[in-house]
Amino acid sequence: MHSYTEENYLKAIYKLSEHTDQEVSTNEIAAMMNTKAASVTDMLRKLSDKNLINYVKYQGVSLTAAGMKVAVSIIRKHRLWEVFLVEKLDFKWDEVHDIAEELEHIGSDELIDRLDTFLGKPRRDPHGDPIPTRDGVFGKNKSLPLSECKVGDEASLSGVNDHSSLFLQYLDKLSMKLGTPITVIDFLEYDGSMVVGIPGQERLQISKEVAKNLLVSKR
Amino acid sequence: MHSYTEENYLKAIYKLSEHTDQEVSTNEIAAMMNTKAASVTDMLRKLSDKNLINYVKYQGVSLTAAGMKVAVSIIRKHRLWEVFLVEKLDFKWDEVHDIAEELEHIGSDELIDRLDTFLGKPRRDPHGDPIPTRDGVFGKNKSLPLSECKVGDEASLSGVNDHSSLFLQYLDKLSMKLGTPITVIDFLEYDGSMVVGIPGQERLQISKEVAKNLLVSKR
DNA sequence: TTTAATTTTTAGATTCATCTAAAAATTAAA
DNA sequence: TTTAATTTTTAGATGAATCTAAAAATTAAA
Ligand SMILES: [Mn+2]
Ligand SMILES: [Mn+2]
Ligand SMILES: [Mn+2]
Ligand SMILES: [Mn+2]
Repeated sequence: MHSYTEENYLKAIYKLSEHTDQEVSTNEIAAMMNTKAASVTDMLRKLSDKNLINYVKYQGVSLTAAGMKVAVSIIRKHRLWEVFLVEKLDFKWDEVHDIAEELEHIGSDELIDRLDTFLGKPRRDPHGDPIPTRDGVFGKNKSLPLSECKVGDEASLSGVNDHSSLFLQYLDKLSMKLGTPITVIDFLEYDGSMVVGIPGQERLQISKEVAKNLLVSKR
Repeated sequence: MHSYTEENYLKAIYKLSEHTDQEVSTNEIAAMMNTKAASVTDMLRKLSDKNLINYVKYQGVSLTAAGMKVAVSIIRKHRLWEVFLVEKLDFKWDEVHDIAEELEHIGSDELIDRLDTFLGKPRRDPHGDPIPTRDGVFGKNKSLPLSECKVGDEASLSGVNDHSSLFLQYLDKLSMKLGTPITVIDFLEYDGSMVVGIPGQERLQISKEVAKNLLVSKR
């Protein structure tokens, strides 16, 4: 089996390569894992020996099929546990990530299958991220950052790019949650900020920074 | 915090001293943890330095108040997770121990409090073992081994001493589960075996070995 | 296209949990 | 109460996972 640590490295490499076709660099991994480049290099050799990553010295890494399978299974577990924590134990969406970081390493496949069934085979986690099936298939996600919407667009909140407590609590304060309808009322060329309307609220001023972290699906 | 390994040692020491007032020996711990006496000695020094155990070289160990608190909290978590697995995920009582061995090390207190509430604050786990409260208080357990019952006694199954899959599946085969009424019909002086009656079943022959592992409450 | 800055890897230590083999202490037997 | 058996501890190693500091390779700048 793979150690807790190996699993975390594979997950980090997955996340770093999720939206690019580029190889992942040692420093990127070190930054994401809060560790030193030298430690990363050590682990890369180990993961390479186990055929979980494609690694050429100085050229960065990518996941092999086997490594991808492990990473996706960790993400599946993480997100299913997050659903459990929110839906069954009434945690708030900003409280579950750290606990899921631990739970995602619990081993039994049978456990995850039963948890999946118990939760009604959810397809999204509390942050709108897709939950892969047992075979590693992700549902298609046709969402885009709010920052890419035009004036007049009607959309609804479908996910977030920033999973930090700080950001999620800020959204709570604005009464924005998954599914909230959003209308783009104005766009300020100067600083890239937006004015948006959401039901039962004054119109909101949203900074470019925030708009990039809000994922929406157009209606 | 305490490592996974430290927690397992504390739990082992707890279980070994649960029913005696004696100090626990190095060899006993080594046997329970499937490790070597030398490794145990190393860990005992470490736990002693952290004031989790009272340790005098060659004289055995006992838990300090702090060590007791940790051990009981691990046991609380283990048993609550077992209830979750059986009650919510429909695992059988012989399938949950190993998974709970992993889950018991998940850190968050908030998680356990909420799990406890979600499960309806159960006072017994699927094997009839008491679940301590958050403050470490165990419910009184007035059960005794079936082997100590006399002919004519009426009791009901309230727990087991052997938690192995093999034993629990054997009980399934006999249709014996927690709460099953048991009447002692006969006792064979020769080998200590018993003949008992349970509802809707032929009378059963129970070896002394088995009778010692069945805990009952008299009615 | 040299030189400089950055990134990545190696070298060498450290901490944790484990092991085997040997020494020391305790307990049981003669 | 000596001697023998058993238990426990120490000594010394090993394999993860981590670190710092220094060397090597790559990339960017002059
Ligand atoms: Mn998360
Ligand atoms: Mn999530
Ligand atoms: Mn158990
Ligand atoms: Mn149990």
